[in-house]
Amino acid sequence: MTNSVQFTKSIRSWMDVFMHRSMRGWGRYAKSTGLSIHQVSLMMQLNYRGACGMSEISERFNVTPAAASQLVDKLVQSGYIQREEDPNDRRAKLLNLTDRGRKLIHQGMEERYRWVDELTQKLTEEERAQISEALDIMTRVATDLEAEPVQ
Amino acid sequence: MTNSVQFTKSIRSWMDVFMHRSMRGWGRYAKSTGLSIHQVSLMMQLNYRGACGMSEISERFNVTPAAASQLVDKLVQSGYIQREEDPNDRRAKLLNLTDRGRKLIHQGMEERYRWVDELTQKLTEEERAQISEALDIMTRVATDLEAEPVQ
DNA sequence: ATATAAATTTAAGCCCGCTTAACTAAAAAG
DNA sequence: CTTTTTAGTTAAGCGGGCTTAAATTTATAT
Repeated sequence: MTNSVQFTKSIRSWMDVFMHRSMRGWGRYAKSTGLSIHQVSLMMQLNYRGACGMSEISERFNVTPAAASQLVDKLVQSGYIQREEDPNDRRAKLLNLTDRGRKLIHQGMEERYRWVDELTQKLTEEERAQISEALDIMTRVATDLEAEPVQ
Repeated sequence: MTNSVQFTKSIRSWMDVFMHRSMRGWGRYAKSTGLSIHQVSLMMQLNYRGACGMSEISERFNVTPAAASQLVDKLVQSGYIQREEDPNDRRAKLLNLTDRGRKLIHQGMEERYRWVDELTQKLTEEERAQISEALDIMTRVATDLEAEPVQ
């Protein structure tokens, strides 16, 4: 029991530091691309989850289909994503990152990784091994959690 | 060397999962409060770093002083933050969270913590202990890193 | 076959946040 | 003590993103 409390404390402290830092970097990055937050988020989601349709966009971002359409339009015009007909339903569209889009978001990720690389350098070999193991466990559990529940 | 590569891989995987999840939650929360992203960010920074002046706001968010003033205005009118004269410089203002504001952002944090609590329940006692230790190391190093460098 | 529903787009208009410009007040510099 | 610089506010106007409303095309239901 007390172990669980300690754990909660540790992870919350880490979240606070990590979030605080990441959010700053992320906001700056979004601004540097000249794209809106939703546009960057959309591209990240395409990268993370793969292709999706228009209606999914409007649900995820909680905007009207019209707004989603306009959002996507600009990314298509900038050559970051590609909008093609869904072969299974010709009313629907399938959105995908282009090479250009993929490159852009990977750059953004690199930027965020940089901070962590600095962190890495401050650790001893033993600490790295220990943390690496710990994070792998968390990633596995988190991924499972993401997959299983309906919501 | 190879150990460092493994570490980098582990932490990046974790970041991806964590960021993806956190960003969603954070965006929803910001929307649910009816406040803009900048407004929520501002309150979080006040909570995290403590009081600050107007000019700091406009620098951090990269907006004009005019914009900062308007941003703050709405939060003051909603009773989330308090704007008082700086006793050391009567031109300047000191911004602080009110109890109401503090409560709001703590609620938001709780919401984000909830996911992690789910995670916690999926872990064994040993795993928790191990992860807890690992995260404490990272938090310490990250905090040091935040403090020392000029930029 | 016809009617209805679903997926998306286009156009018009609104709102909100940002900027520029002009202003007030206090501190620092000369 | 005047001048300049610094901190912040106020007002007017612009632009971007979102919404509603209407149209288009394809799928589904009766």
